[in-house]
Parts: sequence; C-alpha cells; structure tokens
Amino acid sequence: METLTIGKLAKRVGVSTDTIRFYERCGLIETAARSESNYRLYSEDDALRLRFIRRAKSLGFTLAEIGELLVLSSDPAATKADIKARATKKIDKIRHRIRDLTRIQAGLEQLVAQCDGHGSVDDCPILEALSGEHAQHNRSNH
Amino acid sequence: METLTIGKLAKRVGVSTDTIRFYERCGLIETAARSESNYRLYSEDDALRLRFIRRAKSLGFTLAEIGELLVLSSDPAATKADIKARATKKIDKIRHRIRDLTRIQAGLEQLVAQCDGHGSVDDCPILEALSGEHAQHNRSNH
DNA sequence: CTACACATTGGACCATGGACCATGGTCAAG
DNA sequence: CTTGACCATGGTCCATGGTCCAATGTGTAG
Repeated sequence: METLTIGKLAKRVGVSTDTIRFYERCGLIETAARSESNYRLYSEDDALRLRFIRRAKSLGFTLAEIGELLVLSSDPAATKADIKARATKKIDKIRHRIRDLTRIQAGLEQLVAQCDGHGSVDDCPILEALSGEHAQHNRSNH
Repeated sequence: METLTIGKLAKRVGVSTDTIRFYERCGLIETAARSESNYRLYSEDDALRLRFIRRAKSLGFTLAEIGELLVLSSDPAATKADIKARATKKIDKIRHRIRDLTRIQAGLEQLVAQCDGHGSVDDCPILEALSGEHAQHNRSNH
C-alpha cells in the first residue's frame, strides 16, 4: 500500500496540511502512523475519509456531526435508521434557518418598499422603522 | 432629563449591562457621561439608540453594518438612497444564503429518499454517497 | 556540500457577539 | 456599621473551522 506524507495527502484531497492536523487533534481522523523520522504516514483509506469529511461539510454538517457519522459508519450495531435520522435532523435545522431568513428578508423588503430613495435621511422610513415609532416588533430570533 | 445607570438602561431596553459596555467598546454608542463616582450615566436617547440596534440586529444586520447605519442616520449629507442601498445589499446577501441552504437541503433530501432506513449501515446509501462514488473508481473493501 | 522543500510541535490568532470572572469602589436600607 | 445590590476595569472564555507562526529536524536535487 502506497504511503503518503501529509503534504501529498493534502494535495490529493484538496485540503491544507494544517487542516489534516487539525482534524487529527479533533479526533475526526485517527492519529497517523509515523515514519522513522516522525513524519505522519497516510494511506488511501485516509484520503477516502478526508473526502467523506469534505462532502459532508459541503452538505452542511458540522465537524461534530461528521464525527458522529464516522463513528456510526464503523459501528456494527449502527443502523441505516441512525444515519437517516441524522440527515433528517439536519434537514429540519436547515429548513428552520431558511424560514428565519425568509421572514427577515420579507421584513427588509417591506422597509425598502416604503423608501423612495430620494433626499436626505431626515425622514427615511427605514431609519424611522428601526428607531421604533411602533415599538412592538417583537420576539427576536437567533 | 432623567439619567439612568447602566443597569436601569439595560433593564429598560432588554439587554445586559455587559452588552452595553461591549457596544461602547465597539463604538456603537458614545462613551457615556460619568457621575462623580465614575458610574456611566445614560439618557432616554441612549435607550432609543439601543433599541435601534436591537431591531436592526433582528433584521440580520451585523454590528458593523449597524454602526454604518447609525453614522448615516446623523450625517446631514447622507441620503435615503444610502440607507436603501444598505438594506438592499443585505437582502441580496440573505437571498444568496437562502439559495445556498436550499441547494444543500435538496441534496440531503435526495440522499434521505434513497435510504429505506432498515438494517445495518453496511450498505447505507447516504454513507456511500458521502464516501465518494464520484471521485474514486476503486472501491476497495475487505 | 549546499540549498531548498517539506515535516514536526505548540501556541497564538481571525471574526462574531457577547458572557463571565475577580477585585475593588459606591450607595441605600436597616 | 453592616449588608447586599450595584458599578468599575481589564481580562479570559465560548463555539466554529481552521490559518499562521517560529524554531527545528529531515529528505532530496544539483
């Protein structure tokens, strides 16, 4: 089996060497084997694992969630239902976030629609709305 | 004019005293006047300004952006177009973020749809997709 | 042999928006 | 006078996902 130094692995996968060491510190990848001169040695399996992380990240999973997925993926007692539940939960979170953003967008659009965009800011309807003429635009989100 | 200590102001507006001091450090609110005993002293105007910040935040503006809005709002040379441009730019950013999230959501939904949710993770289509059937011709297993 | 590229470590730093802490001064009530 | 609530400062810490750094060792090409 071909062994890779951290730099080769990084290039092959498309991440930085710092990122690989960071993932190792986080426990996302196992502590690598070492050469005589204490260099980390990797295999193609490690490249696969890093690509897995990259793809999961692009689907919105956090590193912590990816860690869970990786644990499950090598747990003989884990079920497809476990994985599916994680993905479904993530979808729910994203849906929620989209709803929040959509509400915010609507609020801003309403303000923008009220502003003709001419003249000084003295009577800007956007600023007036923020200054709280009608002070009860309640329930902040985060 | 009634003067408020930081605690009273915080309660009135619904933020913490830490938050008010933090905003002062950031330059979002002016350095407060001080009492003989070095206590910060605030007026109703400060309460208005803090509420402005609270509302703008709930509309998705960052503190830096809110700072700009506040500068514009007291700049005689500023125009409604300036404010409107800020709001429109923010809408664009939000729209973009929503598009990203929607794409991610669609990707996840597609994966979830492929998984029947029964049995061990050995042949989980979600994990298989993340493991990169696209990127690698060689699916070694043993 | 001499460069130069690459590897190692631990730690500091980035943005964001505050929360929390210790230590010490101030103020009002009882 | 004492107690407890409030205020001051400057500092650290949180999550997130890394990046950058210095000092030092190693591998390789010319």
